[in-house]
Amino acid sequence: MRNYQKDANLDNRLHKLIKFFDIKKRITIKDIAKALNLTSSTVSRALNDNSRISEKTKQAVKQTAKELGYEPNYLASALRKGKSNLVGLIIPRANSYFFSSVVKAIGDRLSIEGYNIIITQSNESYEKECQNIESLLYTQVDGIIASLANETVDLEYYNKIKANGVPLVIFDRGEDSLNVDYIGIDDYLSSFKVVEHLYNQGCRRIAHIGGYRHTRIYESRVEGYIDALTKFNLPLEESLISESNLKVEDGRAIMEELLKLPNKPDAIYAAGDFAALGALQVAKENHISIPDDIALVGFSNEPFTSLITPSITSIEQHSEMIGRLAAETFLDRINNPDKAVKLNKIVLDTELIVRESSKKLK
Amino acid sequence: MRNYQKDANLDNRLHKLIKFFDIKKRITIKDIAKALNLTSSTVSRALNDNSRISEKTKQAVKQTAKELGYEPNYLASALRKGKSNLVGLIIPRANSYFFSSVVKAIGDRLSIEGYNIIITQSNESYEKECQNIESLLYTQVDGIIASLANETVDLEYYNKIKANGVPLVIFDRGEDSLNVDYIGIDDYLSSFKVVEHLYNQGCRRIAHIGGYRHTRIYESRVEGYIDALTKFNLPLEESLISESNLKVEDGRAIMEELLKLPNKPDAIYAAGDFAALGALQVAKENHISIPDDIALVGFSNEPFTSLITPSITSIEQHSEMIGRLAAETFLDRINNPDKAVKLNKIVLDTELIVRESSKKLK
DNA sequence: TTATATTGCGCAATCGTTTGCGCAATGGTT
DNA sequence: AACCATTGCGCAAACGATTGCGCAATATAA
Repeated sequence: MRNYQKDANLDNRLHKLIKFFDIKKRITIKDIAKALNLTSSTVSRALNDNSRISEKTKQAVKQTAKELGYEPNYLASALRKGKSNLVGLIIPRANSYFFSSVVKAIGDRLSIEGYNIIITQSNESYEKECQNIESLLYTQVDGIIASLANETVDLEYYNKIKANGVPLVIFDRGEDSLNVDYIGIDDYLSSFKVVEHLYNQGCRRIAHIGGYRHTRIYESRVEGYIDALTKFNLPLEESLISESNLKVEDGRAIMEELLKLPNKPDAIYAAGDFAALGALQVAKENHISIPDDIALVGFSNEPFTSLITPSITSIEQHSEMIGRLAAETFLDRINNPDKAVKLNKIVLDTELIVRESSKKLK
Repeated sequence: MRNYQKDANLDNRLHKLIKFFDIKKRITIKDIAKALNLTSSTVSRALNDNSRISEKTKQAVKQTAKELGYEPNYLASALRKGKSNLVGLIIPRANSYFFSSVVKAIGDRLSIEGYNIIITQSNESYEKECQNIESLLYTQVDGIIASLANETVDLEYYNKIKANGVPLVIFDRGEDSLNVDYIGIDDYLSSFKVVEHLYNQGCRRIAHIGGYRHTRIYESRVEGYIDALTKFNLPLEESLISESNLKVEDGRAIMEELLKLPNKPDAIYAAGDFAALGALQVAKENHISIPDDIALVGFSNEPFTSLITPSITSIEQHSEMIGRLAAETFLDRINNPDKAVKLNKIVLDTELIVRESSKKLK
């Protein structure tokens, strides 16, 4: 009796305190259970539409859940079920058109299935990328979708993901050596198409402003370029090929070198639009007409390529589709964990968008 | 004895099974505890550098943690501590320059403090925005940073966030009515500066291609425009003001209307760069010289504004700083939950970037 | 009518960490 | 020597939801 009195007193004071500080008590399934004289098991099953619960009880549970303002705690659920409904995303940076388009597509697709995405940026740093992987694994993500940093060569950390049984999907930048699902484009063929187009426009000395060849996609682009030159019997010269970060400044610097050549190129194919832009700027400054003196083609179909004058011919990578397919590849893995044998290697066709910068023939 | 025998047997078979399927057993603090003949309490404290644990024990714990390949489970920790180290982000869409820049900045800033960010997109839909809020709250995020969808007028859902005691920071698009921390720019003053600049360039009939005025930022821009006109004794005419979504097509359509006017404007100030671009396109098509016939100014300083010809004068919003400040405002709230009284309303200065499209005077 | 399914729900363990409290051993103070 | 403070660690209960198992009560079949 004494004890009861004390408890009631305590309860009373607690309530006053709660009211005073306007603390909103979290409503849990236990509260719903108490209100209906049930157990939390039943409430949980009712909310999850378990077949062993009567329709009547389900209604009652859902009703009072609403009345009490119940809000589920996904963390608790995730801990128990071993499934967080979170997908980790690792990208070099968020503020580029390509990556942000992919992010948008992945987000849109996965939100339909009830997943949220955690976005992390490597800023092209290998170290940061490793930190991101750890952080995502510790957060118990159900999968990771990643595009590798430029720096990343060692892939031990990515094996860690697989070792944890977490599905991994790589897009765009990725190594074949890594035995995982991959979504990308046919860089080799795209390059080939570019050169073919330039050849058809009458160009015979085609320079290539390339990315660093230790990255597979840029290596493939160089190979496509070289093979196409060979096919069309065009000169393949050291001085016409370069490697860089493909920024605007890089394009500018390389273009300046090219213009110093005794035997100037009549076309420039840059493996990135920003480098192409740099080249265009230098051409303009030197009163060299694009495309009449030199034709120009970029890569990625950045929005600005269609807006500037002259508009720049480029390669459309279908970034939104890459994102959607990456998301769906992950979903496929999650929904069929058994058929873990066959890898998905999706290589998308690209589209050559011909614009003013390479239209020599009207 | 019998029992023990049975258990050992079971254990044995389980181990074989594990080995067979190559299942990696999750290492928990319990395993570390068992290995060192400690309890999980001690292990937990040791890993968290609790002062009540001897240095010797800490070393031992950390050592075997590494040896066993221990990986913490943030979900469990979050559940117990009531802190997830996750921050929710709600933006209209990820693939715009402004928002992706903000995302990048927020991500970079918060990752330093050990937070991960969950990104959700409203796609300008009020309904989706509400779903996002719910989803984020259920995921137990420690805070939410949001920019409202165009559609969003009713803010009841945002009050739900505050009711849950979750810090909320709004940036860019937000209502004053909502009593929360806010980071944005001075839209009124920016508009004023634009008109002032155009006036100084000799323009006397200035049209405004505006956004929908039910969104505060666009309303403020209109007000700044009007007040500046008044100050400089310029004509304020219905026909010179419009409302739209500020897309390229909108800019085009409105420009065509403006060109039909008997008394054409000599300057156009668009509240968005894409609308400005549309106007520019139409002007070019009609052989109207920008800036000689009509001066043009946009808003947002999208990357393309500096790349096209003529380059477009615009307003730089410092998106990266907005992101950083939004992140820091959140951190401030989290670290000082007590001083919940004073709201942060940060209004950043913008910068008028004068380019070719509005340079009448050399 | 008896045997067997099915339905409806509760018990209690569990996911992996954290943390208030308690207890013993040691150290330091008068 | 008696007393208190500190140090080092364990006990056990949380956090909130899920789930295998078990036990009645009812429904169905034989």
